[in-house]
Amino acid sequence: MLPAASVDCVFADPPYNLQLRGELRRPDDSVVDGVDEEWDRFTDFAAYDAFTREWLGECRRVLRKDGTLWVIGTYHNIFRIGAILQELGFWILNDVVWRKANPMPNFRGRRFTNAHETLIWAARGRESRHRFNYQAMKALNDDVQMRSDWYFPLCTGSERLRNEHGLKLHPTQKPEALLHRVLLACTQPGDVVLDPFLGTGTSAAVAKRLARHFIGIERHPAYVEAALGRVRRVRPAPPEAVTATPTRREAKRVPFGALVERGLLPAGTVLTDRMRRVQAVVVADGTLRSGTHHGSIHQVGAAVQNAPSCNGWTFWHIDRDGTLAAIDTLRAGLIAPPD
Amino acid sequence: MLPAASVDCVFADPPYNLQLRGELRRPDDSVVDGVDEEWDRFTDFAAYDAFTREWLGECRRVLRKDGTLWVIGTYHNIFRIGAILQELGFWILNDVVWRKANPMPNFRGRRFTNAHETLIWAARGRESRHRFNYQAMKALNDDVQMRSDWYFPLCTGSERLRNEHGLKLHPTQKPEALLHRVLLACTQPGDVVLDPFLGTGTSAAVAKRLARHFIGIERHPAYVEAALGRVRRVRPAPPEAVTATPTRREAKRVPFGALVERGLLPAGTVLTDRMRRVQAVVVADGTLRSGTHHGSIHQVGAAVQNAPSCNGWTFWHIDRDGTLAAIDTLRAGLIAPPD
DNA sequence: ATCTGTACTGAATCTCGTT
DNA sequence: GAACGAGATTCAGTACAGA
Repeated sequence: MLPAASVDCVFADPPYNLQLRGELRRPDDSVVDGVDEEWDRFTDFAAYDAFTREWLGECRRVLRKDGTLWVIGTYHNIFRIGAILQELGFWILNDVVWRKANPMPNFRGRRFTNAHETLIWAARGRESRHRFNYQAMKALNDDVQMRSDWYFPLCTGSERLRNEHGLKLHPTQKPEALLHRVLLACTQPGDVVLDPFLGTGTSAAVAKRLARHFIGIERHPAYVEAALGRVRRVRPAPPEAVTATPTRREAKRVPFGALVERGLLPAGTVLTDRMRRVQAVVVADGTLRSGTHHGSIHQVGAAVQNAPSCNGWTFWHIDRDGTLAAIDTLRAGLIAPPD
Repeated sequence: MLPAASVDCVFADPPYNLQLRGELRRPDDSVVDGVDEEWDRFTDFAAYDAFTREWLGECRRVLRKDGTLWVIGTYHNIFRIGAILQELGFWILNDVVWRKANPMPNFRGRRFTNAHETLIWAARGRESRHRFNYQAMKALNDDVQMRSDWYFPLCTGSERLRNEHGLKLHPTQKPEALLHRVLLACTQPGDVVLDPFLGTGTSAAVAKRLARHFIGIERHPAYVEAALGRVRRVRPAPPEAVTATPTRREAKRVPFGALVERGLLPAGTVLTDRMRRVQAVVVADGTLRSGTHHGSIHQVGAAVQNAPSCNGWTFWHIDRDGTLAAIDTLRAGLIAPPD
């Protein structure tokens, strides 16, 4: 039994409770190889709910206070999972849609092509202060905020694990790209990732590559064997490659006074806002003066705007040859003081 | 009280139970005008669930045996709704994702941009034989199966209803394009559509335009008044423009159907050629009718000229204040969905 | 008329470490 | 605990004013 509060992140891909009836054939009369495993058979919703409540409750127990959990599912099971999550005290942060580049078409023409799956991302509780590598996600997305709709192909080709007969080893193997984004978003190197439905080990393989620790639970021996071999073959990326772009809050701080001390903004320099509507003078001790206002760059910025708060680093600008630059940009060249 | 089994389709946009606390400011310090209406306040999940069970149960009672129901929501409420739907005996057909072209960003950088909402489409029961206008949906999507992920802009600009002060009349008015696709997918002219949370009447306006009957329920007098006026201003499209049939169409970045959905070329619009020799009527699924000809803009263009082929985008024109413009020019304003 | 820059807005569960 | 204060944080689209 895992100790309580020992895991930073859970990724779970539980049985979907598909409730399929009979075989499905394509228009050319070939048979679709659907999910028909013993592990996806539940007698009714009550049985599925009880099963869900049990494993989700246990995940919550082993999660650290600020840890987060991901679950992936489809309309067959995701609504039950989401509702139970909320009842157990999890705090939903996002639902994320995995849009499939190449979904299976709807052969009968009776519904829309089922072209996505849903992931729920939740913190252990409402008071959790979860990790979110905002800048890393933004960087992954061409420098605009990462949205809740993701686009990935299915796991096919050489990534798909197959047995000696060339048949797929697991009916619902997830693409590594999906796990890469999940783990990069909410963990850091050295974190412990738990997957309670390991299957063929996609989460473990990606965790190892990203230098995260992992714990996998799987009861099917053939899947365990495949996952172990797969993880063994993974080479971790070098340390400098697995750390997400730090959030600004994590970056070492450069005090405004340092810019004054080092002569980048000599005392007496005049700063202005982006619209050149107000001005302030840099004082030798790293404060600003603007009219009767006097204080930190943030305080004076807030005061001149009559606003409750202000980030002085982005509000105040310096005029260089007629063009304005936020003083924030001056920090880039400075080395932060040790701790 | 509505009689049992009297409604063909329900569209419901219930309160989301957002649970907001405190005000949220943008980086420029402006305040976000969030949803803080009385109707979105519930004491807890139990209260919300009881409310949900009641209205959903009533919807099931008034639905015909083969009728279907749509509900829209976000992660705040959609999991509870989906679970209760299943418990009441509804049979989920699809979950559909509305990807927003222009969602509000996440201002604090603590989560992914909440860029979508979820719709659940369900039949009254597992044994229902629901209506799905497969060919119409395919035609609307450039002759490939319509997927479960839809891309639409928010309801803004002139479509958004405003009061005398220019303020939005309703905090969550849905775009008509969304309802156009919903109603075209699962109803036929003359069907009865029920909206138990009518708001400012988007569903009713679209239903009237598509020659469907509608019943709206709304308790807020100001919303009722706005909805009544709005519906009164709607002109129904002509009969031949609201039924759907199959077409074949060459792939284009922006499907012709998108122009119809977004209201740039409403169903019933009359197109003509450059010399005003022939006319054609726009059908709601993005096809054209001209005399006995019916098909894609290209097919009908070719047929009326007795030519082997035709580029409908440049052949067909719209009369705007006496001057003709090729429909191709209307595409410029539309941004194709990414991927 | 056409272009450009500015302002405004949208179903949002939106900070965190130190005192 | 609460209070304080530094400082982190936005994208797409529409509307409108001014050139």
